[in-house]
Amino acid sequence: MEISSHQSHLLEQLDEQRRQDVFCDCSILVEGKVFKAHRNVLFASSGYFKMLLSQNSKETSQPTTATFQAFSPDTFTVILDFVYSGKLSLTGQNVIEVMSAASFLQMTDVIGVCKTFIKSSLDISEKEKDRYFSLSDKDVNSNGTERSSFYSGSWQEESSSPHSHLSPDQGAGGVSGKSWSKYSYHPAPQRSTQQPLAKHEQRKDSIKKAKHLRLSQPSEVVHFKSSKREARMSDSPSHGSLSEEQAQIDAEVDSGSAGYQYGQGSDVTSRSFPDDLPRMQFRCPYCTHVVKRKADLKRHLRCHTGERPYPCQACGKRFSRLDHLSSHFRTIHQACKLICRKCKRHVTDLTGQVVQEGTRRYRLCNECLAEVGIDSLPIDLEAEQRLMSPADGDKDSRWHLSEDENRSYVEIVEDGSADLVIQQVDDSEEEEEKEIKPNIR
DNA sequence: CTGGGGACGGGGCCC
DNA sequence: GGGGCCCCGTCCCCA
Repeated sequence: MEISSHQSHLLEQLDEQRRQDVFCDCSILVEGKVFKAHRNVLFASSGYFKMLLSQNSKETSQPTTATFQAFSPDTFTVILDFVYSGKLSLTGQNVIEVMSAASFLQMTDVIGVCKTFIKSSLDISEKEKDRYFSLSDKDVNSNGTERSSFYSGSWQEESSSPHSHLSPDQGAGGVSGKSWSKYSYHPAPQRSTQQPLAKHEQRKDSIKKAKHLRLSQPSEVVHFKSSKREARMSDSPSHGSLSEEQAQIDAEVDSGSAGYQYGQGSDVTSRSFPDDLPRMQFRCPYCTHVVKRKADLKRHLRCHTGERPYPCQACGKRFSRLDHLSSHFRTIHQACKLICRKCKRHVTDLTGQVVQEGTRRYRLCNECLAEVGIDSLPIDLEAEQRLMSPADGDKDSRWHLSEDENRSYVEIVEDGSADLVIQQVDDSEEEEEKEIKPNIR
């Protein structure tokens, strides 16, 4: 005999207890705001809390406190409401931050829903249906990847696992949450400054955050409409053009049915903008950006989703665009610039040499080379090139690694047809930090 | 404080 | 239509 409503009723009771602060044995501090919750529920819902509470399991008599600065209280409210209700209140404005928070908290199902939300918003045929999303009450345990999710809307759950840049970092067990993976999609305050790219990624996140604040507001926002609106207004960038865009968005939101429609974000538009814009344009669903080609929109959307499908085979850094990866590879790893890095003079193969320092390569003129000494020795690119690809002499310097170094690089030098191996990877594979010794010989 | 370097987004063009 | 390449502008870090 099974009573189907038992689970939902139980969850409702727990939610009621949470809201009345009954039996709450865990406090979560998010940017100064305190959330009360039950350890058992958090443990069952979040990989992060599971790890955290496991470590504190011996002190069950003491209430547990966790502090977050990685996301806003509003975002955590969405997360916590989902934990206690199975319903995830996503909007075009909060989806990125919710996804980021879910990534931090290792809530796989929430990440999946956010991804689907974003992808669906790009799908013209689904656009009018994505105003509100909720997981069924049957799927409270968002930490269990083996369980399928059910949506109240017309969505189909993706069977694929979340991409790694959205997947929870395995080391995010600390309360302070400082161990984010290098190329993960994560909020800025969680970055570790020990990582070489952390600072840059952080500022990119700040840029992203600013852009996210400009995400279009669905006309049927379910939660946090006023607060988000205020946040948008208060956090609006001081930059003039952004303010103008914001004003435009606000005007469009306020104009109701005739204004900006979230669901038609990526649609081809020929009428929505009153400006003298040409016909056949593609509008970004998350900002006011308009492009002429669908491919350009696809490219542009990566700056909203944080997707970086192009990893550098030499240093592991990931890029959102292939041409940026190519540029990075040429600049950093191929020493394509015929300029002495020290004295800035123009050098040729006769007047200078390519120097390898770790994974980086650059050129030094012979004079500066003599001053440098043995710390970085020149590379005979010509000999190297002849050695590695005798039939392909018209290429520039090759990426070269000794056999002692990481084997994954070997495939690069084995491929004589190209300097840079373009490998569009599934983000589910985690890149490991590779330390490469300077090429001293 | 300033200039250089690198990353990155946007746009245009070619294939 | 999409991918690749190039150029430009902007931002930020760092010396």
